[in-house]
Amino acid sequence: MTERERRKKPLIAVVGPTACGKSELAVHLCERFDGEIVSADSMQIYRGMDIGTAKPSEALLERVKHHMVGVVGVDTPFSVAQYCDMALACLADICARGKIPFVVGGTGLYVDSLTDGIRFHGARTQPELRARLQELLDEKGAQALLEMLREKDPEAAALLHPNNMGRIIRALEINIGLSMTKRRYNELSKTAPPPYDTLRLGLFFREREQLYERINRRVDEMMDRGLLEEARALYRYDSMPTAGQAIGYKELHEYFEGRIPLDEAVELIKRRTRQYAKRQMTWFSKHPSTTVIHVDDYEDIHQLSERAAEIVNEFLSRRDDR
RNA sequence: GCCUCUGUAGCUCAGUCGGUAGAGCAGUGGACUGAAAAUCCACGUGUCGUUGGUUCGAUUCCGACCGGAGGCA
Repeated sequence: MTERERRKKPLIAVVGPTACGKSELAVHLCERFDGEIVSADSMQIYRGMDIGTAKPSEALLERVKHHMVGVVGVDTPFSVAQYCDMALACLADICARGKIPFVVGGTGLYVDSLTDGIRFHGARTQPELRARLQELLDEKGAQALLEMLREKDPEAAALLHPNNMGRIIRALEINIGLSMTKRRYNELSKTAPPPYDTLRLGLFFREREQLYERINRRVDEMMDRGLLEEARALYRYDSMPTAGQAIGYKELHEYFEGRIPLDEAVELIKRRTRQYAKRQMTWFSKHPSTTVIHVDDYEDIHQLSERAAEIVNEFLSRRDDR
């Protein structure tokens, strides 16, 4: 434990798949420990996508101060790097006011980048370059792009699957825009030590069916609360670079276009959300230092937050001791 | 009542000129460093509706029966 580490501020991260109850738990904990919430959710970032992204209710937002929720317009492209810049500023601000920051969200890449101190070293997205590569892809096919990468950065090319065009394009962006290999780029991004002393709480389910039932129920509730209207309001945007990927909206847009019936769209939303939850669990379960809490071990949110509070308490007092 | 089509993986369907079968979707597992609610990878045994017959051998051919769709009366 170096002096620098000792002086690190504490940070509590609450992660888990959609609909596992992160938001509510986090509010309970914040009230108990005088904290504020920094959302780590790639879609709750956007304004105008409230019901479909399951943003915290007005009631919850009033109880505890939330950051990084509804701060970007849906027609604006957004990325992890921008997220980290903004979120880091929020964290500093919260700590400066003597409060404890709680990073809460389901976007694993955002949470990890923030807590593990990943630095996105240059090579920001270049729309023109990306468009040019996309054009090349359409014209000459995937093989051509892969060949190109193989020449410039054989190691990266070997690591990427030929079908994963998104990653191939990104590797080329780094290579062309920054003149360095992917490996070098990755190394550079990991040079900074994690900026905070982080406790990670991972919410999981012993019975997956329970989570899936929650998801199905929640989608029905979203429809009851007016998701259709919310999606229709967004339908008029002809370009939603990143926000357009959100589950719940793209499926309803298919319905607006007359491609699928409404009930099918709703089923699709449920299914895609379940699949998404599975990917989240894969991501979150791989992080080494996660304290796992099984949601279905507890009767209700109060018991759950009691247990979580114990863990947080222990974490904080252990820091005070040293 | 008669005729035609149809019954194959959880779903939609291929297929086997007779040697026990395979796609998509779903599901499960995994990857992930400036699009991440995205993107990508791996994994396919199921009384081939039931029951007789022909055959060395039937899911495949023939018959009957049962279920489904359509047509004619």
